[in-house]
Amino acid sequence: MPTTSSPRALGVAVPSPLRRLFDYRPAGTPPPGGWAPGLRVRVPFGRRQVVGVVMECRDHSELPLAELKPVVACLDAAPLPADWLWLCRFTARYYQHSLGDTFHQAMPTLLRQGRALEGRTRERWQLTAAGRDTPAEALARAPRQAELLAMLAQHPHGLATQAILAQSFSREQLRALAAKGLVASHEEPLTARPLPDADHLLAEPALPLNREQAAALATLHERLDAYHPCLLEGVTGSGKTEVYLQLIEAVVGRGRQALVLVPEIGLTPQTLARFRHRFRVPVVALHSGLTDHERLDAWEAAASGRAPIVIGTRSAIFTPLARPGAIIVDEEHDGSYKQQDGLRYHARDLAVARAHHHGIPLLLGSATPSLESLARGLSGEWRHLPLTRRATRHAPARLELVDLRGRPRQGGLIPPVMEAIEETLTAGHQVLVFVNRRGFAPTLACHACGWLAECDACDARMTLHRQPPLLACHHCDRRRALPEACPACGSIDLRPLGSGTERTEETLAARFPKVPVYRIDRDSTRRRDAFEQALAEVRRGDPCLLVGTQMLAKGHHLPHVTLVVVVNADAGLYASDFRALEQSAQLLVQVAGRAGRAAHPGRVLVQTLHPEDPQLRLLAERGYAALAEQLLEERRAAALPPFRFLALLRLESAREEAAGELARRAAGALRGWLAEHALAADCLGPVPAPMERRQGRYHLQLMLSAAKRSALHSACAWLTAWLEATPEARRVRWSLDIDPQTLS
DNA sequence: AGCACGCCGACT
DNA sequence: GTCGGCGTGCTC
Repeated sequence: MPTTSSPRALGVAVPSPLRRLFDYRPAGTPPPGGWAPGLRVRVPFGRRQVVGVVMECRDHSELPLAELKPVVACLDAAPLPADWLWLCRFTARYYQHSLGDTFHQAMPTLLRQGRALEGRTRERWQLTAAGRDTPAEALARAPRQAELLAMLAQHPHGLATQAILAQSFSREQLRALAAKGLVASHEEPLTARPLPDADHLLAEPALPLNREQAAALATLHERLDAYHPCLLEGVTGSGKTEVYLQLIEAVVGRGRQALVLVPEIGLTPQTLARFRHRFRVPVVALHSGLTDHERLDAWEAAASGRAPIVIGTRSAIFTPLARPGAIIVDEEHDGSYKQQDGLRYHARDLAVARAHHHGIPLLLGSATPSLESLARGLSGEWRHLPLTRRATRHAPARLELVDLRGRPRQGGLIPPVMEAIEETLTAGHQVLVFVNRRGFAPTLACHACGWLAECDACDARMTLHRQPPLLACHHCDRRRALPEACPACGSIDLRPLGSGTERTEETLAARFPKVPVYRIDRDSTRRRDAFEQALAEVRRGDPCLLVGTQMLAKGHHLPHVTLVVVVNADAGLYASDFRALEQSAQLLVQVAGRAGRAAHPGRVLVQTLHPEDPQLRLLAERGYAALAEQLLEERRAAALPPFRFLALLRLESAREEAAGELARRAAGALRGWLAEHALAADCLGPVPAPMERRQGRYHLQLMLSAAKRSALHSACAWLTAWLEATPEARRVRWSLDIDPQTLS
């Protein structure tokens, strides 16, 4: 592709699902370095203007040059960061997504709105002369303002607004001091301040490592300048984070940057505090609470190299880095790394690609590694670094299987389990009860005729809620008032079927009236800080009961919990999805990891209707690693990932026949093409999706599989091209999911 | 995806 | 008589 300094046509990636570039005529003031790939441009597109990215500078176009629309404006003085451009192109190609759309999603909001990246400034606050002469005691009626004044007095060069807000002062307090003439601010350019040298990086000393941690770190140190993928498999409490911290120390000490990915639920103030307290350098966190401005600042700080440490959830993988030094993915098995709509990328897999591209270490940590990562660890493709010892004295709690069959249940709990709860509370400890369903009960049933409350729009039961009382579908937004009588037979004998978090909470509150019961699920924690507040109460250590869903299972340190109860282990274990068992086992182990982290060993009671199930017993008796090894063998025999690669074409339409007809034609066309090109890839289906009707629409899918990624990629590329060229496909909504996490 | 154009039903 | 329902077509 010829790149001239004054090209006659620009190939631009525009934010649209169309998988091609659009050509424009260069116009307006060209940037200082001339037209080049990677520059953002504002261009007319249809009847509106959009922000696109120049990809090609050419002298020719498929269209007559005179018909090209001119660029409205170039928005950048220099191309966007090269590593970011590379990652977006890789992502678009790998996931068969439109490049323009990929750029759009990977960019901070302000950049996609066309905001300039250059010439940004930061507000710095200092005491005025009056402020220096004012003793903090003079502000006796405004204690926080007094503290803020005292803090600023400690920093003669001033503090940036962000640093002040990070100390949990508010803009109002700043404004109040400014109004009194005690402080003033000025704008300063964003330039890097020199980082402390390697000997003065740490604000607090590193913790001593045990033998396994030290061995893991030594392995990482062997190759800090090359692609070096390592799987750190460590049980809860074995000190994975300390290994991360010391790897970061080495990376930052060499003047490089570290990017840390954490699961959605893991980016808590405690996690951040652990990183911030350790280092004397800025730790930039990318979380959902940032304003658009803060997000752009963080992006720019990472891209310029001012931020040595960047921590964020899934989308943080798209943070540009000036001097990449290592990528760390914590809890690498976590499902939240996979985006489940639109551009369905997996941040962990992109981290692998990115570390490879940069030639830097990649550290994936988990107590329960995904089978994908485990297979690479066991085969020697990746270094496998086990941490088997808990930093605390006792061994991890064992899972005890409890037979549910033929026993009366109260709120889902059987008498012996209830007694164990009582004993634990009496001993002054805390109990965690894990229920995998929100609401009061999974559904409402008529005992006279067997009617079940079903959703009109989905092939699903409606969940019974009590606070407020209604029937809600968890797959769409439909809600219904509770019927007084059975809509089918008129009987008034309607009863809740099964137990959800609300019912278990109610039962436990009635049974243990003197002990507080905290319910933690999406319904109870909708208020921003309700979750953190409940956790703070729990950390004080008084006896209490915690009832919750997955939200509770992951990451939170609950040192006073010594009994964990899993109300029903079966729901996940017997789902049809081929990953169901892997994911349930990971969840059970995570839940069990909550028990007994303090001075007391923990117990984990797992209620099940299948206590003899060989795989459940394997997990309980020999642990995750043993089960995972067996599951890997099953996957190999069944030709499933990680031994084969999958892609899923999902089709949905309000009219069943439209989606079905298109799916059959697509399958036929694809099979023909595969045969013609002797390509070793299979096409299965079309089959109805596990829940065929959802939100009133019909869902079908085609499954593609291949032993080689290249074959799968070719098949997917051909299929998307076919769909884009087929007029009937425009009336059906379709999307391609590469490496699907679930088949639903 | 947006955003238009275009042709049929229930409202002022 | 119009406001607006969403089917169909296009975006350099």
